[in-house]
Amino acid sequence: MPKSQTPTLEDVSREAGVSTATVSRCLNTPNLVTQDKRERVLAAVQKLGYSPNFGARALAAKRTHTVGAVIPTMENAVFARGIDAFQQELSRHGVTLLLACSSYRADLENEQIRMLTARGADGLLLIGHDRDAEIYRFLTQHSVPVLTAWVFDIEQPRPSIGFNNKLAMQQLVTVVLGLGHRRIGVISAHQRGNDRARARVEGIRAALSDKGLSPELLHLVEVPYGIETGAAAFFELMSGASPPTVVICGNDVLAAGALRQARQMGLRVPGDVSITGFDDIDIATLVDPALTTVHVPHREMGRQAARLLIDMVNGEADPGRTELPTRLCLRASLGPPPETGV
Amino acid sequence: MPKSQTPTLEDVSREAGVSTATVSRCLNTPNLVTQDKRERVLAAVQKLGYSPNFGARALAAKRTHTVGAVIPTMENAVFARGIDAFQQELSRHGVTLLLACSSYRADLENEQIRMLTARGADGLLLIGHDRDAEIYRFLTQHSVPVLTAWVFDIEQPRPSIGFNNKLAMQQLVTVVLGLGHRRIGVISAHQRGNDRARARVEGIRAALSDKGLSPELLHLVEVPYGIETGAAAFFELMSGASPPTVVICGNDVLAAGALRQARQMGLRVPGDVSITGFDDIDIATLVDPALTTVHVPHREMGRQAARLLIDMVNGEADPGRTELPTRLCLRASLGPPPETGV
DNA sequence: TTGATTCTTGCAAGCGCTTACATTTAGAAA
DNA sequence: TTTCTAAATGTAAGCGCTTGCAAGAATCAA
Repeated sequence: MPKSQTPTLEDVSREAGVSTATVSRCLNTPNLVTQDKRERVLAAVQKLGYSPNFGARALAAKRTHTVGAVIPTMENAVFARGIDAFQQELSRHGVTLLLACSSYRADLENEQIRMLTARGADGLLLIGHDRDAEIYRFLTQHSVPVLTAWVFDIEQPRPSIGFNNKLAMQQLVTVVLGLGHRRIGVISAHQRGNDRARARVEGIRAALSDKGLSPELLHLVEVPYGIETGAAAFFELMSGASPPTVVICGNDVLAAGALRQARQMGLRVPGDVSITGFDDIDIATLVDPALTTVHVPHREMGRQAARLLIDMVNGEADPGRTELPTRLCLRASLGPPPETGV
Repeated sequence: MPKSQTPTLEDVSREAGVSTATVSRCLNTPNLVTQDKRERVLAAVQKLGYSPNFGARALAAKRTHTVGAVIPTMENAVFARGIDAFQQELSRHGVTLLLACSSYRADLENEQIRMLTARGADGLLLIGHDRDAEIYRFLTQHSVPVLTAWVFDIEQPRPSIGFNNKLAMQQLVTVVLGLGHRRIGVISAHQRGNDRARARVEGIRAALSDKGLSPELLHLVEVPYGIETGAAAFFELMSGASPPTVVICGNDVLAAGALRQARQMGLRVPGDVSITGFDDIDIATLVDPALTTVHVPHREMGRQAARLLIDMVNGEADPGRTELPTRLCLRASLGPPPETGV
């Protein structure tokens, strides 16, 4: 008389007439088992509809085949896209994703990291390096491998995969300056706790200083991520005494907001003012004029991140830093500054 | 001499001078333990930096405090937004999200469902009802509670939360017909295996039949989700002998693609052709002209879905079907049909 | 003071699986 | 055939936690 509940390893072993050890080996290291036993076991597994108990497995093997990721929010298409690819690749390797969102809040992020660790995540994917030393200590103590994504920063020794935000922005702004722009508005995400945003602003500064221009030319506004906030920031920038001739945005969403606001204010883009973005997400080509921006291979990064993290979990050597290429996308939203005076 | 590894319940019990049972109770049912012991234990937990082993806990308690969700893709802003809210609400209740994406493939979805079940998900969130009977049998057998989201369908008895796709679309199209449109193009996601898409198309048909119009007036094209596919479909529709005066799109992304294509073909919207979307995601108001669409409360749905699923997992009664309201958003992309001949 | 009742607490039996080690079996060499 | 080696299998000891049960402590009524 079979037990009513879901079948266990023992049920399978009884059905197949072998020991539980053999069944376990069939499932985990099939090449250590002879053909005929393997077939008997597999048949029994089929017949009983057996599937191994996750908790027991994790407990005995000290591996969960699960990795965690903490991202700011899925509402940001950039992360949605990268994590989608990340998950697909993990899944291809039999690894499951535990996902948490921090809403750009450091305290929440710490909590999520601890939680994922407690849940037995074999490894963690985190965004950016900005984080309390304490939480890194915690992760080290629990010996959870961590891969940092979306950034490439030569000064950070941690394993990471991403792109050089600073350099990419620097290249973009160099083009902008080359067109003759000198009054420059910047709409950035909050830089505190966000090294991607910070690097992008640094890139702008670097481009200026390359040309021997003063960083005084910048008018910087920091706002939370969003279309509305981008629009509001644009309004603020353009309402000043001598409004900028170009507004550099830290990402495409802010730029889209700026663009919408420009339309509403009756400003022609790029006739009256140029606008640039960063990321090259879908909306960059949906808006009119299309956004000049920096293309970033988010999906590819997610995919590679999955492979790297799996290797790390499997105890392979520190993969170091991986840099992915970005590409300038020059589109209609950027033009020369309007003719002034004379 | 303490063991080098992460502390266990036993370490805590030793440190606090109580039994492991007491420690366990402190953590799970603190009101069964006296104040002073509780304090001693908590202090020991702090000191050792203890956090319970997930596998062991799952094994002993037969609960993982984890729920799974399978969505088609995170790249669809609609799901990204809903799941973001879902996860936040879960997290508020100490529940973790296991996330998987099916890429709109039924076989992959089945696989993911089995995998999440094997991982010990206490409950599952699935999108839409279209699914093999076999997989439902599997879920019943494993007694995993399932909540179906993004649909409200009176004919499906399963617990669900969503909106009436058919009715919402019917209302929209009724307005469209009221403007005088009679040649109607439809760009829909593939209907097979996607009851949301199917319901929306049914809504269009219903609106026609309400007015006593023949469904022959429809020219329907089915394409995969995406901007490019929407653009291509629009091109196809407008290249026919008598092109439609309005193109109804199954979602905003397809509509955005259509709009872009219209611009490229030199067609004025809504002067030459009207375009409508569905979902009211961000891009609806970013594009020019702004999209007439149906607003759907995705975040709210995600939040409520989390609460419902948690209740289900906790053994509360079948919550039945929950319907969320939608709202018509009439914007510039819809206008009367162009004057033709006389 | 005593017995009954209610709280606290500890003991110890699992939960279902993996894996080190022991044992058996098969195959190769002599 | 015998002996040695290697491969296949079984035995059983945990992995760290929860929880039923029972014992001990505390409270209360009589």
